[in-house]
Amino acid sequence: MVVKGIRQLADHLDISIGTVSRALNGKKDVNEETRRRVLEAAERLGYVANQSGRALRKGSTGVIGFMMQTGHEITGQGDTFFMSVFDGVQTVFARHGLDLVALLCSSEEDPDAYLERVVARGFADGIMLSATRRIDHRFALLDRRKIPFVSLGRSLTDVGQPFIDLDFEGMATTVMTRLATRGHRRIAVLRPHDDLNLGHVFVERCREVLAGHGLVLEDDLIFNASPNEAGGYRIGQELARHPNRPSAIVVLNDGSVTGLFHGLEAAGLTPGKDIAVIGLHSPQARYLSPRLTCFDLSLRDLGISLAETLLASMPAYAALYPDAAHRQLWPMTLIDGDSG
Amino acid sequence: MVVKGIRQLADHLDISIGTVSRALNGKKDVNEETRRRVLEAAERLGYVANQSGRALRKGSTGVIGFMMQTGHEITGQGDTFFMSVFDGVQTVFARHGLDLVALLCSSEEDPDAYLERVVARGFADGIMLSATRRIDHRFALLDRRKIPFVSLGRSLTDVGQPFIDLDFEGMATTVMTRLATRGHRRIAVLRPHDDLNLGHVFVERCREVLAGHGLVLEDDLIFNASPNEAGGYRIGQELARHPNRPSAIVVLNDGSVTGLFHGLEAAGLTPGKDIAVIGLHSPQARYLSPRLTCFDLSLRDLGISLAETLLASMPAYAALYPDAAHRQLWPMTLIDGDSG
DNA sequence: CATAGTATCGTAAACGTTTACGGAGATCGA
DNA sequence: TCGATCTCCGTAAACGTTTACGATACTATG
Repeated sequence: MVVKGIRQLADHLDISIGTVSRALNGKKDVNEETRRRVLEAAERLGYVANQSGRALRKGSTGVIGFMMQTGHEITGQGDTFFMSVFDGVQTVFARHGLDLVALLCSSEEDPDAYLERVVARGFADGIMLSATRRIDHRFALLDRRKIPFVSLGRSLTDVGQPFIDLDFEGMATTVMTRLATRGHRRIAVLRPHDDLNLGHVFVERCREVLAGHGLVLEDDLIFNASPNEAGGYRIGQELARHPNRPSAIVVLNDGSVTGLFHGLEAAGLTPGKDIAVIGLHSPQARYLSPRLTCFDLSLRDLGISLAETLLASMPAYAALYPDAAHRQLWPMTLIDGDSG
Repeated sequence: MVVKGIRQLADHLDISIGTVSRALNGKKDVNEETRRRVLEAAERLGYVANQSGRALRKGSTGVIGFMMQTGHEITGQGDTFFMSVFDGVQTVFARHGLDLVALLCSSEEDPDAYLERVVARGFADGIMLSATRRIDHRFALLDRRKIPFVSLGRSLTDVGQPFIDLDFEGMATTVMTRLATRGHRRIAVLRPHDDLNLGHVFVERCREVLAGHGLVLEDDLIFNASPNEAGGYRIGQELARHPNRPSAIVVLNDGSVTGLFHGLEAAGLTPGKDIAVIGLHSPQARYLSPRLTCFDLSLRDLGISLAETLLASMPAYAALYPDAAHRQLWPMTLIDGDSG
């Protein structure tokens, strides 16, 4: 038998619904013996408080939404990227009974409209944004609705909300210094779609660092490609027949580096020998041959920080995370490989 | 300015909340002029009906949950797998105003308990299950709760619910016949974790088909591995030093085939030459060298079918999908490559 | 014994919707 | 002109919780 509402459960126990509710929610004004009875009966009869009723009354849902877009041509990052982040996020949320769900925006729907719709409905108590664009209306939208949110990535259309972003500045400094001091003079960058913010931050810093070595980042060596296998492959081919081929390339997207390897190889070039390749860490990275020189991201820890940062901006939890970083650049450490 | 509830919106327009609600929901008992006014005001003031209130009253949420587990060691499939399926699912759901969300079960929580918790709460009107296990209590659980659901994959603990599963029987027939007639006599299979159902179905049929050719599928040539890069790599190494190495291997998981290639290569074996490799299609498949011989899955179409199948089992939508397949094996077509 | 305090519980309001019901005008047909 | 029908709208109940408030019984204290 399975019980429908708190009313049925209360009738079954011959006590009032108020007491049942208090017993289930761990409130103090309830005899320990009756609490035991209530909990036992709830367990036995499979009662779980209805989400809508509870949310309506409490004004909060206990759900945090992580927005992502379906249609892999757009997102492209390996599932391991997000899955690792989620894993970290959830270890924090579990402590507070919060549930993480992925809000899947169809590739056929406008992301801004989607977010407005789902957020205005009061679906989630907080939002996590990713794939932040250079000009991204979602920030203002969430700000207007006064929904706590954190973004995984920066944007020019910032509204002062908390964020965590990979430290592309630090990465640019490290990688460009390394390549320049190793004698590379023509260095390429492969970055995802131009609307995304991350590529711009990176390239800008690269220019500064290279300038310090008397080098420039040439415009025709900045490649954009879909952040997936196909995109990487295409650039590999393109590099092979490039009029003045670079001696190194830095790849910002983990999803396209294997494609790049294969594209290069198909064109007769050997990564790490004919052209140095440096990328971001992914599960594939250390199984490529040659082993990819890449930046470790510690994604699970990033997820933990992301969750703490969000909670710190939610009134109900802020006190528990007094020293969570508000806006943070996530450091990446270089792992030596054989590719550059 | 942003408006909070239907009450505020109604006051603002000097009409009753009943009329406002009817206007917004497209009911007939409302003057076209006032409907226009209501819609305009709602748009301008950013009003969207509260999810909890609406769900509480209507008894349905308009949300369909797709359950998946975080922690990539377990799932492993490329995000492209699910993202493609989602894309198809959403094109169907969009027609009915249904939203698809991914229910993310932490690797630290028991999947059964998680599902019970979130489903009993009435969070979603319907559920999609994936990564179905041989013995999977989620089926009985959803059945007990009378929640419409469909599974992407079969299970021994079936409860007669609709499902779509890849046609591993058909695949086994095709691939084993092909390999046997090409002279392979020692054929290996790489399948994911033993708890999952799919590997068993496949292997069983393989045995039957091979028997027809006077061959056997030897036990020490059935490999289990995590469905990811690392798992594939490990098996590649293992194959290389196997006492009686097979001349072909069929890989059931798209996430581990690149790892397998690299593992083989690192051990000095060339896929497609020293050992034939046949797998499932993935974005990487056609960029590998040699190009992978693989089975196309048409995942977006699968998603469409999956959605239609679920809707056909929901009373509110069943009439719209009179001839949706109830339990379906999804055909896969072989794409010739250079790997086997 | 009287009173204050405490432990435990029931009652009812409130959260924001949707919708069944009925009522007020307007229109129409005879 | 008068009922009948139709159009449009307001009222109020209901969905399942949580929680403020008050009531009751019991304990402690003098």
